[in-house]
Amino acid sequence: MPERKRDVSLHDVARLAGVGIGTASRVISGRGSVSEATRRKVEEAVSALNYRPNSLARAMRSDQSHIIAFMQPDLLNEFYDVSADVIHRACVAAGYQMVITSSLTAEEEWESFRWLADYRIDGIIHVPLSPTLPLPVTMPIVQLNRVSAHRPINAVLADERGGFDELTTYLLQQGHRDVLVIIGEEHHSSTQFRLQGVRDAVARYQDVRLRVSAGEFTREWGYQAMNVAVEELPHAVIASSPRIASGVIQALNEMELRVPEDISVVSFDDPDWFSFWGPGMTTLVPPLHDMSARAVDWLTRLIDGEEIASDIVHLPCTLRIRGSVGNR
Amino acid sequence: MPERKRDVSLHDVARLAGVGIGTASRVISGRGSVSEATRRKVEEAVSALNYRPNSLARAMRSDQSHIIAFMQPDLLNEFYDVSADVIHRACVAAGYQMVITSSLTAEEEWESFRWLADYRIDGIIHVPLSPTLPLPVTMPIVQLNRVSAHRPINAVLADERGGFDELTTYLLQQGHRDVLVIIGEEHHSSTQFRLQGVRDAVARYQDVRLRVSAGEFTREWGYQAMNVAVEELPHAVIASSPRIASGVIQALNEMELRVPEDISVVSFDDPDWFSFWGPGMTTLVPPLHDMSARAVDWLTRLIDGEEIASDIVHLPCTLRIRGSVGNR
DNA sequence: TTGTATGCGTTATCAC
DNA sequence: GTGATAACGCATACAA
Repeated sequence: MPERKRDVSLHDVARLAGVGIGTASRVISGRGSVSEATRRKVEEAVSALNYRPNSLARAMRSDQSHIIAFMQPDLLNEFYDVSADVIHRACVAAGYQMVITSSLTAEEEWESFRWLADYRIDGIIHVPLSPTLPLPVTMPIVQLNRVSAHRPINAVLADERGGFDELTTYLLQQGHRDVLVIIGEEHHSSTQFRLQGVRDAVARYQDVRLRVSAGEFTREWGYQAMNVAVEELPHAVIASSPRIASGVIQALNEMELRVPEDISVVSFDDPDWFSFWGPGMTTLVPPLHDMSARAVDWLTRLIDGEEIASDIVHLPCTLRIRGSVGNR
Repeated sequence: MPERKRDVSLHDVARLAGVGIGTASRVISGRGSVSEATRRKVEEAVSALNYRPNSLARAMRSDQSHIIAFMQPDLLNEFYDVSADVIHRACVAAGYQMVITSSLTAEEEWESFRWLADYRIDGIIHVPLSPTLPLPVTMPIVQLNRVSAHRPINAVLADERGGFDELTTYLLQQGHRDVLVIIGEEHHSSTQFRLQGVRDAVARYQDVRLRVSAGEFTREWGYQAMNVAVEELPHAVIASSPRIASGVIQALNEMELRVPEDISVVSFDDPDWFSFWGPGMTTLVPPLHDMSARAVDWLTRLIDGEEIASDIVHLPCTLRIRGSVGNR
């Protein structure tokens, strides 16, 4: 075992400055009062020794890590990139460091909670993977984009139900009466909301044929679902995620079906390529910026000890109309 | 100030189990030997009290955090998503937790190093933002995808020079003699490599016109550069990143120029949409998986104290041919 | 094998 | 204002 190289500690600083360790601590942490003369002496010692406080010791003593974790299920999903970016900026602005963690499975998700707690992380912004996972009560948590079954809970969501209602209504207004909606895992809270929104809209019209294909939020599933639906070509298809949309497009390409002449397509979220793919993708855009900013604000208040009632907040989506929907 | 709620500590476990604190520690950390009987007693106490070791105290004592940080410059850039994912999986497999951090500016990058060091993170996989930033010597670092000027250094890079040579050669073989290459920030090490590769290829042919537009790795820049180049339409354009490519495509769309009939386009990296955009994007694909896996392997060895000579490793890219290049 | 005591680097409490 | 001193929770050397 390699001998531990002792750090430069407060002890060393105090000794070089010729003061007590308590005084040195007061200068560095900024709490308590010290005379201007000693303050300068200590500060000189600090820079002479290149001293840096040990955050582990600090966090242990003060029970504050000044770290917020963004816990997300899938690093490969660009959907969360903008959330991560916004959260990061907001955290920095609020004086926190931000780290991202990921969990591929429910077990890993649980494991993540454990180790974040073990490191006394100040709080977590959490995109739940498993809807039924019990949540640790020892630290502040705000859920983002999806909400688990656990109650009480704090969560910031997009109003997907309202949004999908609007999106579907738009389709119906353009005269489409045979619509296929392709969704992902049914146990996700958001899947339920989206489907409900579609149904809300359909219920207001007569003679609408609605087909629902539930599977995964993957390109493969979009491709597959589109392929089986093609026998009776729907007027319009609602791809409930960009990945699903890409599968749909791939299928349509192969069958040489044209958008929007032969079939209309709409989606959810707004990756770059939606704007320059073919006719442009008409899509429902969740307010990722607002959601993320709000989550951080909420979480930092919680950390500061504010008494806030648990709540689930829904923020409105925006319908972005481009060229992928035709008229009938 | 809220009174601190004391954690369940080793002390409590030892007391309940009726053993010394040292013994309890030995059971939990797994080091040293204990009799089967006491081991069970301690383990019972652990689960009875729901005890969890405090990682801060542990890390402080043992100088090991079991955490690896992936430090990247831009959370919005999907390029790093797959690296993050691979690194994450590799870290978990190697018994580490992985966190992602980001720094928007050189100052923040420096700041990140500081606080990661202050928390005694075990090691860092680092995508440098500022090429000239001095690196901390107190912890193991392996750079990924880009390399800073600091020496000695450990870095895993794509062989972008060789790759762009191959990519350009392909273009030339198809008969293109007027090529425009659009690149990003010139001070990035990778920009230099890519440009060099293009020049290597061009040097082997006669009568090639080569235009270079250096700007940013953004969609806007791709759009802009394409717009100015259009006055003398090049045979082929090399967009050195997907974002630049998307700008190029946007410009081409607006001018109603067709790929590959009117102009050929190639790029670097391989986001999903490259495969289903128009004719499909012919592109040079860096070995992100191998690079990331290699970086983790390297870093964990470093952490384990293996004496490895500093080195810069270049891994070969793959040319993925689709439909965006025509014949002349 | 087991228990005690010491130290890791802080912050907080308390006399002075 | 200042300087000892006691925690924080754990690991380890050492004595038993």
